[in-house]
Amino acid sequence: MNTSKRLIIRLSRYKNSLSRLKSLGFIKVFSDNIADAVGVTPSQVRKDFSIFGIPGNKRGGYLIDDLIRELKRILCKNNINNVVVVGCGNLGNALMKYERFIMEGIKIVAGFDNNDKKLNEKLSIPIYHLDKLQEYIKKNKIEIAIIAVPDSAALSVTDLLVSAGIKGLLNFSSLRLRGGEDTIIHNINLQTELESLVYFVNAAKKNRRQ
Amino acid sequence: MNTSKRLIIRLSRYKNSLSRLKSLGFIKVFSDNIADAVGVTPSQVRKDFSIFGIPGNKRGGYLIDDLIRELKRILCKNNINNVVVVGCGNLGNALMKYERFIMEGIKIVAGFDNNDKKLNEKLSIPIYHLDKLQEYIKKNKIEIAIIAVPDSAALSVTDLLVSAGIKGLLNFSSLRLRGGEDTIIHNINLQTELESLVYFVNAAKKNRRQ
DNA sequence: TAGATTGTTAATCGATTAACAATC
DNA sequence: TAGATTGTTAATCGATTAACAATC
Repeated sequence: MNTSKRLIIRLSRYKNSLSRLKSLGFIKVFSDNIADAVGVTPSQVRKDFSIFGIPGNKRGGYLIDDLIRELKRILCKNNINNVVVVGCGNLGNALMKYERFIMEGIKIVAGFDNNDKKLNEKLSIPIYHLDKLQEYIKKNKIEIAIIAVPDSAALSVTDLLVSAGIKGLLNFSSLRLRGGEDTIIHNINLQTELESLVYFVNAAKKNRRQ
Repeated sequence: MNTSKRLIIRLSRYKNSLSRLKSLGFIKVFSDNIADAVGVTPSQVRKDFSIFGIPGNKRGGYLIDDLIRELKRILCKNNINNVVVVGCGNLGNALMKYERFIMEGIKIVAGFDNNDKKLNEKLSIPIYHLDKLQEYIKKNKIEIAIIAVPDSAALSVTDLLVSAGIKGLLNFSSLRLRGGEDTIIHNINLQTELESLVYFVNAAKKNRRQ
């Protein structure tokens, strides 16, 4: 099955938009409605659904509850996914408290840091010393981790995580990490994102001037 | 010129990798070196450079200093780009303190929030009340803003920003914002990113079981 | 000169869109 | 039945890669 990252990201967006449409009172929706809500073409919507065998009704569109249920099932939102955060600086801390994760079946169960000051803070989510990282992951069978450490520590932390059994990594350091055979790594580089925005703003400005 | 977002993101990565190679003592590099460092093909590297007319030497590769200078010029890193952050909750706060921005010619000059508690905190970057947002943007000719407000406020804040003259928006709310004619919006949806990672980890697990 | 690398063109690949038959 | 919408196939589009002539 052709499941590119872009496809899965779209599924996630469909789900979110559908929840909004549902709260607006929609019972059924057409590919057209979804397309408008998400900003893609109706063809794309139908194609995406057909890849996963999500059925609609000819002339009747899709039942919104069925759609949401199916999308949640595909995106593994029926069981709770436990996640750890490594690096509890500004960004790591913000991610630990990010409410949207909690809402969506993703539970951040612990943070890890090597700064002793942070270990004793009284938070709803405990922060442990990095020394405890591998033990914790193995004991609690954690599969997913978020990396929010400084670049200088990113590689060694990744090695620790992978050898402890982590299968998926969301990397916020600006080092582009590459996973081995059975490790999936998604990189989010905030600097690069902002940098590309700056480029396009300035490029548009030049255009206007001409 | 065909400047897709992906292309610009690659330029930014080239620049970052080249800085690392330079600190390792490299004077000149070949498209092969860069490709290895960034994780793309050598063809891609040469193609990307040729789109911007960045010259190399047949048989001699590229001079690393020239390359970095050219990339910085293209990415508008010669002048400082002032940026405001709207929404100073956990995430907004972390972004205001993100050192990588500062290092790269991007300067966060102010934060805005509607929570009075935050306004009086003594930080190196001042936080003002949302009431002052439009005035500040106009007075200081700010063109780029980061949105880190709750979803419920995202649309109204965007309207405020655009009508005050903001040209580029980095949006961290989970509402997918779409820009008008002369507003460029890049959306970063942390929930969706983590959700897609969860999908691929679980999909790989199913594969292994079979 | 022989060998290596760029710069560019053509080929390939993958993803999106258009079109339309099936059908409710 | 007429009209509307899905599901799928074929066409299109865009991005990446391979190949190779130019040349240092």
